[in-house]
Amino acid sequence: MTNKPTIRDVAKHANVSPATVSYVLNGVKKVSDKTKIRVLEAIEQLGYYPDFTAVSLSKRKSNLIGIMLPLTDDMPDNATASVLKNNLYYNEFISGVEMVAREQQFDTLLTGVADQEECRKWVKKRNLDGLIFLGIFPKSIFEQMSKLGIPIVLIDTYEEYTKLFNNVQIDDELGGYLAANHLIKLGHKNIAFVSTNLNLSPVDTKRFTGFKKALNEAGLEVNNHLLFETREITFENGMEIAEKILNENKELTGIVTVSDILAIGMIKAFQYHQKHVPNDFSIVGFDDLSISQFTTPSLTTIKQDIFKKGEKAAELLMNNIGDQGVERQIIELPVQLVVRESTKKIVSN
Amino acid sequence: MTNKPTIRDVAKHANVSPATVSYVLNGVKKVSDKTKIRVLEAIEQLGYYPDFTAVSLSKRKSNLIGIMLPLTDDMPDNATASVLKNNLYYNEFISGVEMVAREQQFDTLLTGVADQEECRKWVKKRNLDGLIFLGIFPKSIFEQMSKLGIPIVLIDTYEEYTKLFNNVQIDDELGGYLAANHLIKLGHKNIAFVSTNLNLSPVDTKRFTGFKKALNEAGLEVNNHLLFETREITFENGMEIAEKILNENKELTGIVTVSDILAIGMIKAFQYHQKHVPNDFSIVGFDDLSISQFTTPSLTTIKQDIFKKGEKAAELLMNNIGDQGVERQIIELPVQLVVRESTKKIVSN
DNA sequence: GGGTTTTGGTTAACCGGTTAACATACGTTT
DNA sequence: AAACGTATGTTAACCGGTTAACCAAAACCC
Repeated sequence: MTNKPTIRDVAKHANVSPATVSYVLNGVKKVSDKTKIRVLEAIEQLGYYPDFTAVSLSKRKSNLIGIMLPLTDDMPDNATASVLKNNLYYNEFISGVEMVAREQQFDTLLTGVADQEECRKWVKKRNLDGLIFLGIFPKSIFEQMSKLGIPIVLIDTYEEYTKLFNNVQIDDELGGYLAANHLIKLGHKNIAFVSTNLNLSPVDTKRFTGFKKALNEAGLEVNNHLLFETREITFENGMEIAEKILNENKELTGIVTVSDILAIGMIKAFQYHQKHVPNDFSIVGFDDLSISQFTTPSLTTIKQDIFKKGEKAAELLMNNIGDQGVERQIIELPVQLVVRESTKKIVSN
Repeated sequence: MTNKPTIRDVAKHANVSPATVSYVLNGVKKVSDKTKIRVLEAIEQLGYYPDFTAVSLSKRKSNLIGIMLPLTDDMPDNATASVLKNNLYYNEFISGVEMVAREQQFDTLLTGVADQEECRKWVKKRNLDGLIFLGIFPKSIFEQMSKLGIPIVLIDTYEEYTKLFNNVQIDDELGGYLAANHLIKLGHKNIAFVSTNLNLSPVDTKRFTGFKKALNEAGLEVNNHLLFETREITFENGMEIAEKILNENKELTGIVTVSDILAIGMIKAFQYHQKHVPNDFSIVGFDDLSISQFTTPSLTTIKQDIFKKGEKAAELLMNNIGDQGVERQIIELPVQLVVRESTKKIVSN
């Protein structure tokens, strides 16, 4: 009796067949109240609970969902971990997913995938019930994925293949607009835009569109020399860009970034070179990570609720796992300008 | 052929029995080279790869490891997520685990567990192959866990039940010592110690021991009024403690904390009340999180390699999962004082 | 050349659930 | 009273692997 009891043990104990126990467990209405009670008692007495592995095998349902993180092709295979490590954004998102998933007896698996083949295999190997794609992926991967036959939720994705999947996103264009507009209102005229590669990131492109729109409305030129792209979102890369700005002696006072991480890195580099934020440069971040109100200066930023994004993504996924025919949905979460200390009114000198 | 091929498909294709394929897959030396090649070709041609669910069921091995996070009893069940969200420490650790696990085809599951029953069930349900306990748990849980029959690695644990399990830890006492000693060398005499509840956290107690040792060696009194405990490690709690220090008008110039998170929160609160770090207070953090060199002032802290801690934990676990008879091991990782901007020499006024 | 290993392979039960198909008893309908 | 649903179970195959037990042929031994 030291071993975990099986469904057959329960059946024997309640004097019914294993099938009946299974029916009780799954709420199939084929069992009389009298026997149902007997079975429930047996379950109680033996301390029985089902083995997910066995359930997975026979039901083809693992109660496992996967979160896919992008690996750019030049990253080593194990880059997942380092991406995770550095990017607080992922962290908050995943927490949100976990939260909702756990409530429904689901567990969450993480992976970074280099190519679609690997991804497909992972899904099949583990019998994953649903998938969340977090970040930017090569388009080709989605074609493959659509054949997998499991619900998929995309986060922050704008390509046309979006039409096939659920989507949780924010109004990135508005975000870019709000950030730029804030600086414009403060009197800034030479405003930089700091992002990842615009060719690769539709999200950043949207934000840039909003950025341009604000500038245009204010009658300002979008200066290509004030456009900075970096490969990855890390503190260090933020520093590099700041140094580049100083080295090249760019004429600018305002900076819009696509991430708090970049903004924090930039501020640090500026400080290092005796430049003051916000006196010399006003910087707007993006995301409003939990750290962002505790830096000095605290960050003016475009707030999005990343945690909720994760929750919504999980909810969408769970609904789709439940019943198939559900309509594909797009959820757009609000963004909001949060003014703190990293931006200030420009003083005409 | 749209469906994933099974081992029987491969068998048919190679004109052998499923058993033979299985033997090839598992490197059992019962197959001639000639047939082995045939089987391998069939696998290749069909694009076969095993179903982990089925393997789990028959082998009782899931290639899944679990990371247990502590839930204090007054937290709601879904507090895992919020713990994860707020504590960058966990984040880095988990990244390290993931890294090593993935290399060996393992996936990682996270959970917070309130009581041992829940934990035991989770392990059994998912057929977990190994477990990592990250943080402080009630002692009783370990007695239960030792009966589970799977390898276990404890992180930062000092109780005597440690004798039963593997352990990855740092020299916490040295850490506390180095932090206090650093402040003493800078001329500080009134030094506070900020931690979680010392009754509950052996780790913090060790650090406090080192702290006291440094003070004693320098002929300084350990003042109980300068001892601050908080329930949770969050930025906000750091702020609260700082405010308490200011409100109660404590006479102190140096502060040793058990976490960068607390230190960052404290610095922010001090700044808010027009106090300057390090001019008014010198603060030493603990951990050296990735953010800690980018705050202002950047943090003087006791560096530990959390990521490596995760890696080591996973390695230990993997070794134990491989062959059973391995000796229990304790790994102690180094700590190191990193001097940055949050501490400075005291000026006699 | 007959007996014994060794080599290389197959068969079939098993892991712990699920579920389609079948069986029986009982109440209803006509 | 025959025919037919309906409610309540059971049987047994199945999910996709693993592995103990068995077996035939070849190799080895005197």
